[in-house]
Formats: sequence, C-alpha cells, structure tokens
Amino acid sequence: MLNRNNDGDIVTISSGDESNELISSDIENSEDVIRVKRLKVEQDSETKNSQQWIQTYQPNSVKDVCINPQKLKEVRNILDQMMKGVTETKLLILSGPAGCSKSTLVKVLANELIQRKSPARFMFGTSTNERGNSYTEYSEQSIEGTGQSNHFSEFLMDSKYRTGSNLSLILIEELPNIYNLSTLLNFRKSLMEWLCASETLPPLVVCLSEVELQGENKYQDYFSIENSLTVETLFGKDILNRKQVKVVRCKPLASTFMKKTLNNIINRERKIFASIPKKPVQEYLEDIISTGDIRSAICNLEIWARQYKYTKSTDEMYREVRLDFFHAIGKIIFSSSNFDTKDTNEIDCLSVKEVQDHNDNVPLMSLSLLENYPVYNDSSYEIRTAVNITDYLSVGDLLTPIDTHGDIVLRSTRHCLRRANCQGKRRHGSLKFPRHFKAMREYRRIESQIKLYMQRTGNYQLSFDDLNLLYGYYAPQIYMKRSENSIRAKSWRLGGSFKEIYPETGIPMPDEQEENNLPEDNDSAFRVLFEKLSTNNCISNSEVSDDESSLSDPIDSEDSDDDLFNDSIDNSRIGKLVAFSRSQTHETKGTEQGTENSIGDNTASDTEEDVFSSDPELNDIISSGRYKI
DNA sequence: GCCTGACAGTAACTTCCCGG
DNA sequence: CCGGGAAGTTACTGTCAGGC
Repeated sequence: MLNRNNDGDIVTISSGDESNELISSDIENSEDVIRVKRLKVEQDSETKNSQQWIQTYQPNSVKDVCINPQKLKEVRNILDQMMKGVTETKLLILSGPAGCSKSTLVKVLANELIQRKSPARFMFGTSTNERGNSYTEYSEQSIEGTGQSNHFSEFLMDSKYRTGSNLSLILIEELPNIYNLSTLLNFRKSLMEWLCASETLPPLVVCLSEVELQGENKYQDYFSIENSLTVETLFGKDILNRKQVKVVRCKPLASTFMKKTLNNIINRERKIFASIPKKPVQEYLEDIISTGDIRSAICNLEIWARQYKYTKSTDEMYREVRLDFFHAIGKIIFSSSNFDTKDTNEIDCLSVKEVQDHNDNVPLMSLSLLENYPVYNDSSYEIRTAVNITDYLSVGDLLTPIDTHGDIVLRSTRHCLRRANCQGKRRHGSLKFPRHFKAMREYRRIESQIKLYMQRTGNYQLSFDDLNLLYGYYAPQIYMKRSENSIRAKSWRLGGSFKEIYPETGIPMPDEQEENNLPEDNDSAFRVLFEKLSTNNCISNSEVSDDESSLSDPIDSEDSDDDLFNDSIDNSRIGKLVAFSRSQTHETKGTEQGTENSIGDNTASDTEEDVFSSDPELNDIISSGRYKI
C-alpha cells in the first residue's frame, strides 16, 4: 500500500504486479499515483539496464534452471529426503566444472523445498533477502573475530541449529583456505564431526568446481590438492567412504539445455538482437554453447550483443572483403556489366577505374588474375593472348616500386582479353579462388585451433610455432614410433586423430566434427613433445601441396559460407614462419640427424625444403619489402 | 611386455512421440 | 507450443585376446 515520508512524497508501494491492481479507483487518477507509476517504471528500467544479464535472468524457479532434468530429479530427491530426515545422508557433494548450474540448482531447490515445507514463513516475505533464508551460505567474511582456520568449524557449529521451524539448507560454495594444511585438516575434522553428530541436522551441501591447476611444473607427477582440486583431494577418503556422504557429479551442460536458456534470453532481449542478423547470432551461440558453461556463455553473449553494432563480426567483414575482391576480378576478366550501354573502350576504362577505387592490394590482384585469366571463354583464344597477359603481369610485378604498376596490370589484362580473338558466342568458366586465400584459410584455421588448445590447456608459455611443430609433426611421429615413450593419445589433437595418421602419408587435417572435439585435459604427451622440441628441432615433412586443383576452388555457395576465409595477411607472422622454416632447414642440413624416423619420403621433402629456402623470387619479394618482416 | 582393436557396460545426451 | 517419457545414439571406460 501507499506510505508517505515527511515530505509528503509516496515512497513505498507493495511490490509485484498485483499491487497496482490494489490501488483503489478513487485515487487512480490522482497526481500521486501517476507519479508513483512513473517512478516505478523508471526505477525498474534503470535497475534492469544497470544489471548484467547473468543477474537479470537468474533463475527464480526450478524450471528456469539450465540443467539436465535427470540430474535435477536426482538432486531434488536427495535434498527432499535430507530435509524430511528420512535418509542417513548428511552431506551432499555436488561436483563438476564451473558454470554447470550446481549452486544455482541447490539454491532454487532450497527455496522450493523449504517453501513447500513451511509456507507460512514465506507468506509475507516480499524481498529476495527474506526469501534467501531458505539457505545459509558459508563465507570467510561471515564470522568476524575468529581465526581463519576456525572460521569453518564456527560456521558449522552455528548452522546445526537451523532445523525445525528455522530450517535452512547449509550451502558451502566458498571454501576456506584449504591450501593451508591446518585449515584443510580443520575443514575435514569439522565435516567429520558433522557426519558423526547424533542430533537432527539441516541438509549440508558442498558445491565444488573441480579444477586442475597448472603450476610451473605443468607435467604433474603426483596427485594432490595443490595441482588438482577434486572431490577426492579436498575431502579425503575417510569422509568420502562414509555412508552419510553422497556425491553427485555434474558434467558440462549439454548443448540442448544451454541453447534453450540462451534462446530465451535472446527472445527477452529482442530489442538488442533486432539489429543483429540471425546467422551471426546462431554461429556465436554454437561457439559459446560448446563450452558447457552457462554462466560465461550468458556473460559473453551480453558483451558480444552489446558491442556487435560497433565492432561487427570480423568474419563477416572478411566475407565482404572477399566478395568485393572477387567481384573486382570478374570486372577485369569479363568487364563490368554496369556499363553495357557504353562503347567498349569506355566500358574497359570504367571497369578498371571501379576496381582501382576499391582495391589497392595489387600483388594479390595480379596473382588472382594470373590464376583466373584462363576462365575467359574457357581458354579458347589464341596462345598469343595468354602470353601477352602473363608478360604484362610480369612487367607489373617488376614495376612494383612505381605507383602506377597496378594500373598497368589491370588495364593490360583487360585490354588483352578485349582483343582476344574469340569465335562464336563466348562461354566462360568459373572464377577460382587464388591459392593465397586457401593458404590463409588453412593458416587461420590451424592458428585458431592452437589458440583454443592453448586456452584449454593453459599452456601460454609455448609459442604458436612451437605448438604447431609439436602437434602437427612430432606428436604423430612419437605416437607411431613404438618406443618406450609411446603414448596412447585418445584425445583430440591438431592435425587429426592419431588413427588417421599412417607412416606413409602426410598429416591429415581434422574434419569439421573433430575441430569441435577439444581435449578436456592436458595430456602427458606434452612432456615428451616438449623434450623432443628442445632436443631435436627439425622439420622434414612440411609438405605444401602444389596441386593447383586442391588450392584453387571455383566460387560456389559452399565457399561463401566459409567463416574462416580471410584476406588479411599477417606479414610479421609470415616473416617469422619463413625465417623459422629456413633455420630449421639449415639445422637439418647441418646436423644431418634426427630424421630417420620422420614420416614419408625424406628425400622428396628435403628437396622441397631446398627449393623453398633458396627460392630467388621469394628472396626478392622479402628483400624488396613487399612482405615486411 | 607393450600396443592395438574388439567388445561390453554405463552414463549422458539427443530425438521423437504423445498428451495436455 | 511445451513438458515428460521412451528409445536410440554417442562417448567414455575397462577388459581381454592377439600380434609384434
């Protein structure tokens, strides 16, 4: 109802939508009510805007919790029995990765079960604070004036009396400093006392986000709470073996449940998502859903959606760059259809000008024209035309330092094709992607895989080159070699699964499904691989397919959907890779060792390396500064 | 002795169907 | 359209036998 403060302003009104209906009709039109309504709307709007989605969409009921229904059912049954006192279970341990809705589920279930048990307590409760009494959460700051190691035991002592009409679920999400031995022992001792107590106790739940810690020694030779915070290392076998303890293990959330929750948020935030095309939203959803962490997924989705209109998806920009680029090639090869009404010379001039206005990457344009001029009339023209085009492209290449070299390349190609002696109706083949694009796509794909792998394993110390070498080259070798260091690696790896690697073949690329199948843990293969890298740096099979058909694809709809396609050349990285490859090649030649066990034909690959390292054209490109290193 | 693949069992996930 | 349940699928783990 309405109250007034000393100034006569209305300051409170019953919360909830129903409250508005309670306002009597005789004051419906008064200024006060209008003012109150406006204030309430503004406050709600401000509160909502200032809150993060993770707070706004925090589940209030069990049906809103993003979790496997079977898991929900299991936990609900256990908690229900604990609250009714019909089970011997006194401690429920919920373990699993972060963001799998463990603690949210417990809090919501506590509200539901205790509310059902004693509804009178909640009849007059209107604020979330009052409703929060259904669970009591441990916090290191919750008890003042107590030594740190006694925090927890004091908390449990106080919690013992939260039974009967004062019933509360005791939730431990925040742990005391269990890395201090005496605190850990006190923690276990307090729990053991709780389990052995004869009196009726409130339900005690510990939510543990299991983590594998990565210290300086990332190859863990031992298993302890210092490197693995798990149910076993935290509680110890004495507690876990007791019949009063129940452990429920949760897995990362399945995509179906996360998709449902996130789509619900997208629906409710339709104002923000209205300006974002559906496709990037769905692509981003798939990306964040794969983590199995609903909390970080909601946070990431919010940041992504709010920033989208300013930054846009980089993938989309790449696509636009690519499409513009291929339109430009088409305008040079076939001339632009925009000027069909004009005479031929004018069409050519305008086509070239249009391309020049929008593309300044002349070397890439030259390369693309070189690969695509044969599609004009399916190469059915005099050989002289082809010779002239390649000559002009070469001249344009030589004249790179001159500003007008792009003009020469474009005009001469258009000029030659315009004068090509073609009989009958002209028929054209499909334009092809330059191998540069294909190579960049592969480069970015591997790079993103490595970044993901580094994120997952926490191995930030190793460089991109190191990881590429480790997982693209040494891992399959070590695996295939039946030595004492052989490792049976079942998990995901760069370059494809091991079962697809054969001694006589190169390293296959992972297929689309496998790309998403990332490893959960850092496997011990890293150790052997790292040692291998530091003692035996050599590359013998860095094969690059020269098969033009494999590198140049016709433009089709399938390629248009390729998100990883990108024209951005990271010159510094290319320079580093070239320098790295060369240094490895020289080392290999100098030491003539370490390649006995390498995959494939060493002679052939060595020859390729020699050709690569002594390529005068490449030297010229690098020394002329066209690829700045 | 080690590696590998086949097989079985289990748990979790996905899909489909049905009723409200 | 949504929720619940059943059935099918997938992933993971452990065991065992055969090959090197």
